[in-house]
Parts: sequence; C-alpha cells; structure tokens
Amino acid sequence: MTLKEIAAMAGVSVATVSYVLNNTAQVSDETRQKVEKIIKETGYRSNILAKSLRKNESRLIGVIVEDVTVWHTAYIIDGINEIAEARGYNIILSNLRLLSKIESQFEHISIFKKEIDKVVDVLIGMQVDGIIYVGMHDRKINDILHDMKKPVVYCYCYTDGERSSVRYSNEKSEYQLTQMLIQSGHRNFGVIYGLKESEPAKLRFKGLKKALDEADIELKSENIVYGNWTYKDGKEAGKKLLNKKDYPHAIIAMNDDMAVGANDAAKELGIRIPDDVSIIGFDNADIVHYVSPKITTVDRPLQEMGYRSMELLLDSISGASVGDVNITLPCALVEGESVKKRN
Amino acid sequence: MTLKEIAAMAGVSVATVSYVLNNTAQVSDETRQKVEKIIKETGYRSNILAKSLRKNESRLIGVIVEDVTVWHTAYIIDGINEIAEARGYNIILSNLRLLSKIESQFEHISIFKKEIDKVVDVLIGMQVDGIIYVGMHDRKINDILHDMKKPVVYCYCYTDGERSSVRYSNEKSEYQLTQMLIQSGHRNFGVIYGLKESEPAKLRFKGLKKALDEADIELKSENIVYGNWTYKDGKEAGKKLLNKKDYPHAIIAMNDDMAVGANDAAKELGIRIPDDVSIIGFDNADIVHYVSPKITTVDRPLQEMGYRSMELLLDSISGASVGDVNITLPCALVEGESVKKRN
DNA sequence: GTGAAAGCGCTAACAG
DNA sequence: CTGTTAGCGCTTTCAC
Repeated sequence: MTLKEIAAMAGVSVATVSYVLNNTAQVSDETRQKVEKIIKETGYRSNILAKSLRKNESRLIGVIVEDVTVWHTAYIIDGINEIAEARGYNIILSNLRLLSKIESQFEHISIFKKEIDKVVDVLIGMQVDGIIYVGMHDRKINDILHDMKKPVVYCYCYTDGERSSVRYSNEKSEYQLTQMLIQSGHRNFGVIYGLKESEPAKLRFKGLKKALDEADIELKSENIVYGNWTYKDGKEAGKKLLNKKDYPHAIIAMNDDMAVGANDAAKELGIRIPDDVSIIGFDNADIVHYVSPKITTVDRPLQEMGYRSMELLLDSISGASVGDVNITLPCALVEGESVKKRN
Repeated sequence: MTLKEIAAMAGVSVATVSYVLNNTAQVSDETRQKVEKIIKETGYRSNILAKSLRKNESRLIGVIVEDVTVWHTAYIIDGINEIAEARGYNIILSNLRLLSKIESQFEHISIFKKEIDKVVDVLIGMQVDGIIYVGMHDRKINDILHDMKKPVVYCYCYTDGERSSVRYSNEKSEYQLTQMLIQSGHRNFGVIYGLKESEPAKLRFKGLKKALDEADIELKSENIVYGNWTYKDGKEAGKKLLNKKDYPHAIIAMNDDMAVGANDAAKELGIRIPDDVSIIGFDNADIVHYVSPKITTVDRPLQEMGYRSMELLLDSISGASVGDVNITLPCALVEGESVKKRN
C-alpha cells in the first residue's frame, strides 16, 4: 500500500492524502472522511523510510552499548526507551559485545576503535539523529565518536572534549555511606578496595576518606585490602581483615559482591554481623537481598541515567541546548540489616 | 555528502560511483581508484534509508521484547545481535516495558494488544523485513502479530497458528535433573512447585513426575508445596517440607530462587545440605553461585535461543524455509554441591 | 481546498 | 566501461 494507491482509491491526489495523514493543510470534511475511510479499510501505514528521506530527519537514535548482558545496561536502555517512546523516536541498538571479545582487558578498549567505527558507519548511514554510548564500566574513554558531527551523549562513562555525559556519583555516595557509619558510632574502619587502578574504586575511596578525615578518624593502612570486585576476593579480604585480634568494627566494601564475600568470611570466623562488625556494599546488586543479614548498600540511578541521557540528546538535537553537559546523579541509600548503631 | 556530490568531484556519473560502491558492474581500475580516493577523503557514507527505499528491502529486523529488564532478555538480544551483525542486519528494539505496566497480572496480556499494535505499526512503517517477539515468561500467548504479513518468530514464548517459535525444554530438563537425583540413590522426594497455573511449572512437574514414575517412586502429595517462584516462598516451603520427622531427602525446587530459600530453611533447621538433604533448582540464576553449598541447577540456552530465532527468521525472509518451525532447545546441567550420592 | 510536479539519495535497466 | 534516466514513497511549494 502506498500513498499513490490510496489516492487513486479515494479519487484524490497524493498531496491531499498526505495532508489528511499529517494534518498539514485544510481539507474539506467530506474529502477527509473519504480518505480516512480508505486508510482504515486498507490498513495503510506510511513508509517511514521514504518520509525520513524526504524530510531529512529520521527520528532514529543510535544506542551503542558496550555489552547488553552487563546487567546495568538493560535498565539504562529501559530508561532511554521510555523517553524515546514518549517523544516519538525509535532506537537502533548496536551491541559491541565487548565482554566476550576482550574478557577482562577492557582497558585496551582503543583496540576496538575499528569495530566501533564500523558500527558508527552503519548508524550514520541509517541517518540517526544522534547517538548514546553506554559503557560497561564507569570510566573515562577516548572520544570514540570523535568524528561524529551529530549529537552524542556518553552514559555510564565519559570522555574528554565537547561531549555530554551522564553518570552516577561514586565519590559522594561512598562519602554518604561512610558518614552514615560514622553517625552510627563507628570509629574503627576496614576497607575492601576494588581493582586498584579502576576509576570507580579511586573515587569511592576518595569519598570514604573524606568522610573519615572530616571526622578525624584514622584508617590504618593494614586495614585496606584490595580485591578484584569478586565474591571470592571479598571473602579473602574479609578473612584478612577479621582474622586478627583488633579487627575493624565497620567494613566498607566497594561493591556488593565483595561485601557478601566478607559477610560469609565473618560467618566462618564466628563473627556476628552486624553485632560484632557492620558491613556495607555498593551497587544494590540482587544478591544483597538474598543474604542474611541483608547488606546495606547504595542504588545507582540506572533508569534515571537512561532518561537523562536521552533528554540531553534530544535537547541537543533540537538545538535547545548547546555544548557539553556533564551530569552526575546521586545514588540512593538502600538500608539493609548489616549496620549496627553503637553508642 | 551524497552520491551526486561524489560523482561531481570525481568527474564521473552517479551510476559509476554506485558501481564502485557496490561492486555491481565492471569499472576500470583508473576510474575505480579515482572514485575510491574521493570517497575516502570525504568520509562519504551512503544513505541506507535511500538505498532501502530504492531496493525495497531494509535489512532491518524489529525485535519486540516484553521487558528488557527481565534478565534473560539481554542474553537473547545478545544472541540475536551476533547473528544480525554477521549477516549485515540491523536491529530496531521495541521495549514494551510490561513489567512496570502490569506488574504481576501478566496473564492479562491481551489488554496490551493496543500498545503492541502501535509498536508493530511503527516497525512495519520502518519496513522491517521481519519481527522477533521475545517473551518475559515462557508461555502461550495470542498471536499478537496476527495481521503481520512478514515473517515472525516468537522466542521464549509461543502461539497458536502458523508462527515459528524457539523455546527451551522445561519438561525434559526437569526429567533429566530428576533422573540424576534418582541415579544418585534418592527415593524420598519433595517438590517445591512454582506458581500453580504457570505453564513452565506444569511442564517441569510433568518431567519430574515422569522420571519418578519410571523409577516407581511414589511422590506423596503432602510433599508437594506450592510457591510463587520467590526466595521467600521457597524458604517457607522448605520449612514445611523439612520440619517433620520423615522429611524428604531430595528436594526439587522449580527454580533457583526457591531452591536458595529452601537451602536457607534447611540451615535454620540444622539440616545439612547435601549430607541430609539434596536440593536442585532451575534457571542457573547468579545467586546459585554465591550460596553455600552451590545449588545444582540447569542452564537455559538463552544466547542460543537468540541465534536460532534470528536464523529462523532470516531463513524465512530469504524464502529458504516456509511454514512454522517450533524449536525446543535442551538445557545444560550445572553441577553444584547440593546433591549427594547415596548408596 | 486541491492538485501538479519537483526532488530527497539511491539503484538498475538500458543505451551507447 | 560509463552515462542517462526512471522511479522507490513521500512532502511541500506553487498554482489554480
């Protein structure tokens, strides 16, 4: 079914049908009804490709995700999608599948420039109005889309230069969690640090250190143990921290997996959580709701990051905003049962 | 940049540029190099929209997912994506976001026919070559896309009528798990059933019953307890099953969340897993790798379901296959530490 | 109010 | 080997 056929059936010109369809000119009631009837009967749907070509705007957004199976990605896509639906945009999803391609050496992402270029080529070929790039780790990356003339927003990562980005606050969230522990009466701290070189780990440390410093609390260097974000490392770290006489009474694990590991370590050592030791995590992973006691943690605003990314992009597309905007959204405390008030 | 401009710069006709670009006619080396040079210099990318319009094929696949945040969805998308990339197709993702819209009353999905129609309208308008519909629960649904003339594949759900589908085997997998328990020497069984009306639950029950019947093992009706797939329900069910003298020595939980709940129930009752009681789950959820002991379970071939769905669809598009094909893929046993061999 | 016609960027006869 | 040209389905100016 094409416009032309509808026009023929209705005995009017293609222009008139187009007017009716888009409400773009005055059409007599009689004609309008005639045309609408035929459209309904035939189930005609206009060809968006042709329309886009003619109007030189696709209402298509390219979403490049580093890996769709990294669980935060789905929630960000969900957020992007909601705004897209409301504003009449469609999403082309490009999945780089970095996880299976590079395994753990994600820092060498620049190697994948070629693959990304390929994806971008297609997206631009599809005439997308803009691109959102969703990272699989929160970190700074090279502006992979540097030669993109159209608006770009980085989400769950960021880049140098004139590019907008949407992230969550690592530093502030860990700062607040730590403050909460301090206010609960804790003074003797242990830290289970994430991957030493990782940016979120550094930022989270900065946040907790700030809170401790402000309260004049010393953090002994032997009470800082490093792990690689995994349950296993968390358990080992927990044992190191807790298997000594003067073990810390509050453990800040930089993510939930490690917090859960430490929790299990405590159990094995016969140390009660939260009565003997309080533990907090980060991320609000599913797992914290299954373990006992539930681990107190912090929830990243994933869906919200999707909303904001899309809004930023659309503003940029419509010209409502220019230049780069860097948004850092707050995380929300999720209270579990792993923190004890001491007084 | 358009073909026309490139042609002008190279001093040839648009046809020639098109020939070079698509390798669709013999072009002299001299001309080819001249054109290629300009293309490279200008970074020209052909307009896929225009090409699709002209060729009347979009190489676009519509993927409708009931909810992208239901975790299996991401893996299926990943699988679809991999094939798409290899075969030169692009994915338009439509996310119905049913989870937030209907919460638990997903059986009333027909209400959402209107929303789905809207999505399909857009997809057809985009001239997609076919559609894959990814369910959030494994079940039979009305053929929501009944008036689609183009190929459709249902994934993680199915429908009546001439539609292809790709699923995993509930019945056979539970059958095999149960056989494994029987071979390990178990004879006294308990079942933690999922939502009574749910299809996977019924199928899984059918599978386990078949294995028990074949081995002439009786399943006492008081040893069947129902839950709603949640950790909490699993824990309650576990208590019911285990808090009596002659408790079963092997518990078949119909999913991992409930298995983990039952595992915790056992712990609270001082019953050792797997020494006193063996437990199995279903789904290979993340959680089973965190708990102690690791729960033996079964992994659904999610990525593979994505592959097969896409392959089926592409075969149908190319005319390589006609009629509906219904594929049921096997699950893979994931051995944990929750099953004891008794002899 | 309505229609004729140009043209968005591209492909593919067809002619030379 | 290369160019001319029609036309994919649509919007939009301009005329009537």
